[in-house]
Amino acid sequence: MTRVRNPRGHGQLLRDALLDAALRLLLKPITEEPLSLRAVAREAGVVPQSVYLHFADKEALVRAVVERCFAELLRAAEAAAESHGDAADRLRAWCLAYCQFGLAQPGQYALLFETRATGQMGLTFSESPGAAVYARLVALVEACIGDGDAFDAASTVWTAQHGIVTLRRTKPGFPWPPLERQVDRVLNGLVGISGEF
Amino acid sequence: MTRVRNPRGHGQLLRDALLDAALRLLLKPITEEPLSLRAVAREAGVVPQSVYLHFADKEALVRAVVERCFAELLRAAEAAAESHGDAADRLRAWCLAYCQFGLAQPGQYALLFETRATGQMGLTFSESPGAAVYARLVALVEACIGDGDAFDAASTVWTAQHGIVTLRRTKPGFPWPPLERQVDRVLNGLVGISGEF
DNA sequence: TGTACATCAGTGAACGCGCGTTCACTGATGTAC
DNA sequence: TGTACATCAGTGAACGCGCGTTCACTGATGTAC
Repeated sequence: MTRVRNPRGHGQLLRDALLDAALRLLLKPITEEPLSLRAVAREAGVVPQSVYLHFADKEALVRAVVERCFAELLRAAEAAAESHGDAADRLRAWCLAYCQFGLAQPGQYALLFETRATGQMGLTFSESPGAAVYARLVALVEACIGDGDAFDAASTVWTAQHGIVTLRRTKPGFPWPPLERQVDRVLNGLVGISGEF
Repeated sequence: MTRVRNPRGHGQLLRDALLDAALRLLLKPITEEPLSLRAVAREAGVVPQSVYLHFADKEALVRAVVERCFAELLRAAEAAAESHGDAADRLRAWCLAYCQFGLAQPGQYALLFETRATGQMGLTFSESPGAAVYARLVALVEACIGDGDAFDAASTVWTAQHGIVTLRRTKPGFPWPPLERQVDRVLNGLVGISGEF
């Protein structure tokens, strides 16, 4: 390990370097267990023990990575939605961006939604780090169909999108229709939005 | 390892015992990598090397388990569909059974649809062991909406169900609506079937 | 201005664990003579 | 009917690997005197 150490008082730099390394790992083809402490340290150019300088254990490291990933996903989806005025267009853009994030960042998406790393950490749903993402989806659906049914309708939009993303990845040999078409079909069927063409 | 050996000429019994052991393991709470060769051997009450008496390597073992699981899933869904005469009722029963299988057998379902164990074994879709399951879904959808759009419509029904199953498992803290309600909403929106109530 | 010292970032060495896989071996049993 | 032998089911011992984690240590640098 020949590595220039961070200057005194800048120990936090390694913390960030570790998180950056984790995100870099999540870009690569997915392994079963998406993150290992040793792999993160290796990617960061540091010895495994050094992780403990900043995280109590592996779980704490993963939790921190999860928060970063949720923030990235939310930012990407919001950015896409912002560029539209109409409620239906905003919802459509948000959903498309959600799916595209999942397909472009399979490692991050898998960590957020396909492991027990989140959602089973002794938290209720409302205090989980992903609750903000879902709240945003509910608001966008509500703007289209009114508030009566929005929460439930949004939950089925979410599951439908999640299925679209994850099956495309685990079954790459299947003759999938174009992503836009499938998302439009979902929004048309579940929210009554007619897709653009 | 104090185990009564199988009688001469009955070596195949161990092969089945190994597969049974694998299925038993898949009943348990899910670990990341759903099946390890050593865990299967342990569950079968046998030393790890004994697996090689019947399978070339771990991949061959997993492939055999996958085939069994697909057969079980298909049988469960077919049994549910058979008890109805109307095309819409049959589709609804089949889909509900699919989801219920996924929720009741999370280990098996994860092996089939959430790992690269299937679908990425150098096979095209049509020769993959799960193609028969999908073909059945297409036929049921076709009976409801005609043949023009059935393949694509079925693919979105499939992804929607997959999302329903997998998110319920990874996000148990979310306030999910009842399974029937969500499945009905999907079939109503995507196939035009009005759920029973 | 010089020096002793506390603080801090990071490493070396080691632990026990489960993993997939290889090779040599054991010991019971059906079969050929 | 008895016995030698080939076949077969299964194990013992060991390999190198990656994992998470612990404990003692190094060595540079800012700070107090």
